[in-house]
Amino acid sequence: MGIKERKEREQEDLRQKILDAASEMFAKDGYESVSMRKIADKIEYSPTTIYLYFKDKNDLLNQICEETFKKLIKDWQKIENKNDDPLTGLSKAMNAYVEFGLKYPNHYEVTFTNPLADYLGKDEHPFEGSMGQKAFEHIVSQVLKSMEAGQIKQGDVATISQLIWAMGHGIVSLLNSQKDFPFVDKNLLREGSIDMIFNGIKP
Amino acid sequence: MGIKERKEREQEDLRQKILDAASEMFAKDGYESVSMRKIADKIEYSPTTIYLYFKDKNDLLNQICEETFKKLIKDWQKIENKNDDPLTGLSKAMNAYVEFGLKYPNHYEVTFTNPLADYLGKDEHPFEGSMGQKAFEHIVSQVLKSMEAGQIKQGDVATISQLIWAMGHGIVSLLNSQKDFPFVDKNLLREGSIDMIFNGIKP
DNA sequence: AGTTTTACTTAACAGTGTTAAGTTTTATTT
DNA sequence: AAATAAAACTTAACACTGTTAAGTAAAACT
Repeated sequence: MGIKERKEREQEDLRQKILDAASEMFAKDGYESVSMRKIADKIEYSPTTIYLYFKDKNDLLNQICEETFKKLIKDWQKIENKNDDPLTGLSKAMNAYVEFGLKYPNHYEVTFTNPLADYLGKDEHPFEGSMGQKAFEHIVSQVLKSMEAGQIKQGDVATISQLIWAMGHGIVSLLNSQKDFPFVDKNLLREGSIDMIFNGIKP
Repeated sequence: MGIKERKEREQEDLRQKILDAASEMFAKDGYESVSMRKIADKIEYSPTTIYLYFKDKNDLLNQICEETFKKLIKDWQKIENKNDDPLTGLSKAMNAYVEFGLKYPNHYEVTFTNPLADYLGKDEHPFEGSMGQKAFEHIVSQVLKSMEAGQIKQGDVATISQLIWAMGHGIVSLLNSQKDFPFVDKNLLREGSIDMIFNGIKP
């Protein structure tokens, strides 16, 4: 019974082909500028075929984001495996986060600065169980370890983690969206933000 | 020759009528969800009339944002007139910024987290001369004063100002866009962010 | 009263996401 | 091998979008 297996393989191939095409186009031109018809053109299928593999355009985007965030988590796991002290690990993770956000600006944008209207009136909770959640939990565990090691001052782990996230997100979001603002050097901001955070929470 | 004056007044009235209707609708439902036809319906004119007063939908939005940001600047001027010491003034300004961003989430979003694709390939510099720029310059001057007063450590004023902005923006942007994330109390985050910044830059 | 200017509208274009219905291809059964 | 059933994919259409060119009605000026 190899036919079923082959069919599943072919389906998965096409699914991935759609994801790859869409991912490339979203990253290049942004979510709004890429239409389902353009994606269909690229993969040489009719537009409706995409709907056999993805619920709608937003679902397609979400699945791309999940894939993209797996990369961030992978980066972070590499860092964790180096077994630095907790605070160094946290610092490196923050660095990687900002670099990640600047490397995939469109994916970052659609995941972390979703148009508000998308969720108005819906009672879904797309964050729960998502890669984004998994990523955030990584920060939480690093903060907890740093606190237990006495490297940062005692306090509410959730609050501190969220503040760290906000700082990183602020840098990424501003640099990515305010293209015409005369920012100082990116690296200066990235390093400065980490300095500011860690000066702010040292014991 | 009062006819010309009356006509100008009528034009300005209609312009404001459009701005008011659009502003209300954008704030309520978000930019993407509000179409030119819906705005036209509301003011009981044909859709094309709007184009006699505004270049396009984005221009309409930008002018609304300018109006909205005037309110922030007003808030900040009130604070400045209280003549606190510079650091207290800066702290209050940050507070007002975050509160402002949470009060006008849709206006904030479209101004500060503009879709990237909008600016790809354009060589406009909409920030220059905008209310947003004026607002940022307020922060810069407060940072400078605080530094001169020895209330924060010496350093690059632009960098520090941008980091402060990034922190504030991070809080606002996350709270506004990640509706499903279990944030700690808003006020805790707002106050925590200010604490973190000022601990991070004290002398 | 006739002409020009201003203010506004109608109709249309080219595009969007999405769905229902139809067709072609593939696999299973007789 | 031919008929049937199922899967994969496409065509055509709906209801919308921002925007523009062309046309009309109202107001102002001569």
